[in-house]
Amino acid sequence: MHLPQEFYLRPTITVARELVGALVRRGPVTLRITETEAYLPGDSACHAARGLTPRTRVMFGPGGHAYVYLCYGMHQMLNFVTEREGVGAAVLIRSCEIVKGYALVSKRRGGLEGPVLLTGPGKVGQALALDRSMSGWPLFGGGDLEVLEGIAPARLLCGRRIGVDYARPRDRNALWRFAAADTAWVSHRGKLKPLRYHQDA
DNA sequence: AGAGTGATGTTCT
DNA sequence: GAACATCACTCTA
Repeated sequence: MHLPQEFYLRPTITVARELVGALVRRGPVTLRITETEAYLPGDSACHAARGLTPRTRVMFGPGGHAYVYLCYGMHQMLNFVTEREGVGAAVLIRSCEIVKGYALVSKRRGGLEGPVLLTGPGKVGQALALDRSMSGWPLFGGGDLEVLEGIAPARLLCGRRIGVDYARPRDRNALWRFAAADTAWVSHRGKLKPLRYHQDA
C-alpha cells in the first residue's frame, strides 16, 4: 500500500527513520530503501537553509513529493520532501536493495553486480533513471514514481551524514544518517553504530 | 581500509 | 567563478 501524504508531514528525523525498509518503485524496478539521511529546517547542510531558490522551491512545499537535484554535474539525487508547506526539509535516499528488476538495474549501472549497484545516492538515481524533471512528483498518488509500505528492519544503525563537511560543526556531527542493520546494501557501513533511544528526536 | 584524483555541469554569489 | 548531499578508478597497505 502507498505511504499516505500524512506520513511525510511529520518531523523529518522520524520520517527518515521510518523510511528505512519502505519500497520505491519506478516502472519495472522496485527497490527497498536501506539508508537515508535527514536534512532539517535550520540545518546548515540542508539546501533549503540558504533560502528559497528555483531549485529548492519544492522543498518548501508540502511533504510527500520528490526533490531531485543534480550533484557534481552528473548524479541525480533522490529526496523525499517532508513536513508542512513553508518548511524546507527533506530526506535523501542514500542506498537501496533490489526487490524487482535486477537485470535492468544492472544494465543501467554498467553491468555491475551486487551491493555496488545501489550503495550511494547517485547510484539510486541512475538505477531508477531519474532526472530533475521528476522533482515535485507526488509520491503518494500511485503514478510513475511511488513509495510503498515495506518491511522495516528489526534494528537500525545511525551515523554522521556523508559529504557535509561544509556545514556548521553541530550539523556536520549530528547523527542524522539511518540504515538497516539487516543488509550489506548500505554505504560507508563501518561508520555506522546501533541506534540508541536517547538519540530520538 | 584509506587516500588521492579526474570527470562533469548546474546553481548561485 | 567557486562550490558542490558523488563515483569509479588507482594506488599504497
